[in-house]
Amino acid sequence: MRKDSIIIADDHPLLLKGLSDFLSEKNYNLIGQGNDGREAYNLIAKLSPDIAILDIQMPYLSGIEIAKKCQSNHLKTKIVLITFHKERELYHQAQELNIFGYILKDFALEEIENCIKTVSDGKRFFSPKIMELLSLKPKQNDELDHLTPSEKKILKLIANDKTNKEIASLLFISHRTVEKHRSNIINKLNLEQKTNSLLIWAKEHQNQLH
Amino acid sequence: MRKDSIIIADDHPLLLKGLSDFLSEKNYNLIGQGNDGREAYNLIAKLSPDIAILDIQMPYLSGIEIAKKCQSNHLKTKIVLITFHKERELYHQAQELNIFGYILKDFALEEIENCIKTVSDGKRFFSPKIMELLSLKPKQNDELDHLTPSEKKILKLIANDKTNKEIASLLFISHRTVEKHRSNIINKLNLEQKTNSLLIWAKEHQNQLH
DNA sequence: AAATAAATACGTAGTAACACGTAATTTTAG
DNA sequence: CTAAAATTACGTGTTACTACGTATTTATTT
Repeated sequence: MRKDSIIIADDHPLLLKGLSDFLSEKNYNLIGQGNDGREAYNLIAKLSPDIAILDIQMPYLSGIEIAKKCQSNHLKTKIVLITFHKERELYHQAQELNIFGYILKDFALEEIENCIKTVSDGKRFFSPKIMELLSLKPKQNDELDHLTPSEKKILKLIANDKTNKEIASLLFISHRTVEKHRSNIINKLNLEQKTNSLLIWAKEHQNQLH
Repeated sequence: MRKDSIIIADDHPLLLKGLSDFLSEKNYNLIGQGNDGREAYNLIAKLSPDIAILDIQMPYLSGIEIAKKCQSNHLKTKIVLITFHKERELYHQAQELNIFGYILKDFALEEIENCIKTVSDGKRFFSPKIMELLSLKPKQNDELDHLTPSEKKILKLIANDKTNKEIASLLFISHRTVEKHRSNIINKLNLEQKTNSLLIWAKEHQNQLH
């Protein structure tokens, strides 16, 4: 049984060692490892492995940026990302990029084997655990989905400390229009009528405003 | 040379494996490992190792909670925490608890050896990297120290989404007084004159308002 | 006891945000 | 092509926050 060639990269030495040792012990065909995004991409370009297991956050290049670069350069390496938080965005990006799965920090080692096996077969791997978490959260984002593109854009700018007038000149519209948008957003989000409730909401949900 | 006995615990299998393999290879006296806080504490109680290297965030018991429990039960095991973010709080807690050092996720493996060696000698280990980060930030907190107790209290309430009038009735003072305090705070913090700059500042520095 | 700092409070005035309504224009979708 | 949705814009009025000055009453400190 010929095993797929694999490279790995992570900027956390301990994690890299854990993964490296694990793959070696299990006799995977580990052909390279890197400590940051740049090294990882170079390894992929040079060795064109079947699978690259990459940390999502690395210096110079993130795992996602590497995935994008691979795609635009028509590299067929299948990307598996390691992440410490369950990020729903990944699931969506996975469809567009060559991201075939992701490994959560608290995965059992067997699950990692499952992941590699599935990806090796050319299928995408998203564990039940992740799917569960992905289907739990959308309740909050429902509200966000009701917003129109303009409203979302304005919400983002509010979260970035912009005043109405600043937003207005950034978007080349009247500041009165921005006010109207704010008003509509407040209605759609069902915010309590209180001063600055929108700013507060925007600040607290900034991370969900991708 | 007799090496100190060590136990380790982490709920991230990969990291646990990395650390475990590393210590074994380097011939440290690794006598046990656990997958969560409860297991970790039981190991400490049963084996009373010289050193326990613990993840800071684990199910059931956090690394810090374990340190506290050890202290109240007069267990002399020296605690080293593994953390993914540089947390300044740790440095202060280390003084009170039996926390002898901490390992950052992006530590090189040599630095981990340094840490264990230092702790083994009964000294506390805080790497230059950490001290640097700890000494860089207080500049911001300097400003906070200029604030009077009342001003800090009000700042906290602002960060908790309270309006002037709400703050006023909470503190049994006039809302005009609150306004004056706000004004003074803005001056002391040198905030740019922009709508809601104080609220924005309070939101962004909420964590520093202990 | 005197000086200093902090907390309290108000006057006046300007700006930003919010509420609610109306309405024209443009885009999108069926 | 037509209906619906989204974007644009304004009128009018209210409330909250901000700026700056003044001033009295409490602590705190020397």
